[in-house]
Amino acid sequence: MSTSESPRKYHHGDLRRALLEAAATQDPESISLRELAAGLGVTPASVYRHFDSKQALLDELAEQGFSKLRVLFAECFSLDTEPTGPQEAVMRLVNLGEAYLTFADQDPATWRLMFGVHASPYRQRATAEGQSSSYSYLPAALHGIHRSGLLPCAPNDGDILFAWSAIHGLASLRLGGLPVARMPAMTAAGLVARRILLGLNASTMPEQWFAPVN
Amino acid sequence: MSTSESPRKYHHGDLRRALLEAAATQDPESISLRELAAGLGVTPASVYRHFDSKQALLDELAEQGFSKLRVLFAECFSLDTEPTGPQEAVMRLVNLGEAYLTFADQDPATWRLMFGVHASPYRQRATAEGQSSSYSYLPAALHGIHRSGLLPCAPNDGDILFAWSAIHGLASLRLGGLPVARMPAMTAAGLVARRILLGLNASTMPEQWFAPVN
DNA sequence: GCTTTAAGTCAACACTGTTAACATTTGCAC
DNA sequence: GTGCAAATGTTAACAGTGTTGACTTAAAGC
Repeated sequence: MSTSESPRKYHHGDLRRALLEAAATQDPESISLRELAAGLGVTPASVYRHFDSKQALLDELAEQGFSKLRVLFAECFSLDTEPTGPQEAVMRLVNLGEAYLTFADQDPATWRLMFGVHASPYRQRATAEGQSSSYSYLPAALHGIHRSGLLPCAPNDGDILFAWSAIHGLASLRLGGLPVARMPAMTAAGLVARRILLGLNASTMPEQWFAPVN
Repeated sequence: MSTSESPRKYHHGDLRRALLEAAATQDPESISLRELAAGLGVTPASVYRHFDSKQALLDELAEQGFSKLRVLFAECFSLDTEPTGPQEAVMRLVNLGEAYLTFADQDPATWRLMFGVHASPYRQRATAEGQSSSYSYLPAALHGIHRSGLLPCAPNDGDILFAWSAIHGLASLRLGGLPVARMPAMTAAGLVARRILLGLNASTMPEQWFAPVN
């Protein structure tokens, strides 16, 4: 059904991708390999022709999550271009936060795989692809805001850690089901972005820079 | 060995507590009930005389975590007393953050039970004991800072959510093993507390209020 | 066409959480 | 003390899990 209606053959054709897709639609941590295989009309052991273990499958799913997040970040702004002005510089940060929150909202299972308990990729994966790339957008946004004249000092490691903590923590609290945290992602992102910048000693910025566009 | 050296009897005596203690020393999510029971020289099925399920045991462990956290918070300051001045009001927030981070550092397994994936208590537990009590320290600290004159406005829900997000996110990132986040808890707490207050439009505050005492 | 290799099956192993039926100990009423 | 009921343990089993080794089938390369 996924690719074609070929009458079940001995070789599935693209089982690896099919496994990843099927796992992504369910809560990947609570699903069993056997269910997964059965759902695809295939034997449990066949999974091990494509993945060393269940954890390896989950790791790859998490890695796909980092890729998707990087794409979402790339849609916010380009790392190569300079912000057109202070407002756009701020908007970059807000959009980044919104993308982060939206991703967590829409795909909480993957988000947990990425940052959750058994998140081996997150812990120390050297994969420049998965991590360091998506990790470079937040510093870039903050430096852009500094260069646009709103921040008195160039953001240091502590500043960036603080900003990331605030956004990451908000996403965590939302996923935990904290009622007060469940406002629209855009509103929440603006709220937290504004306070982050104030926390970095930003000069005065109009309120409406952080409000959702109506 | 834990209580006395009585020659193994049919009734363990205090199996419930023993189970909780034994589970707390290991990583509770990855341990098995059978191992747990075997370690106590007892049968797997006996666990079900004291807990409805494995999840129920973990829930109780998480609940104990909330209790412990509340105690740590209570050691920071009393909810009934007014801060002696702006500096002590700020110190309350810093100490709260440090307690939060230290707890997560020292007992990451319990922290994950409390705020992690399967954290049913965290999601919507009405237990005033476990949650709402420990949840009331952060708002109290912020209101105290406002009343001491440092904050122009009384903190609203968004402000409190922001503050909690920043601290909670920092703890999460540390547990995830993010290298830059692994400074001493006190230092990290001061760093984030200072930026939180600036984010809430606090007036100027001396740097040394947020620095670890040497 | 033959051989090598990739990709699936089958049957089993060692686990897991959980349950029902049974056994033992404790505590309480009389 | 005796007897009964409740609490707390055991035994044996069930259904389900991830994983592995030996075998089988299909595809690919020369």
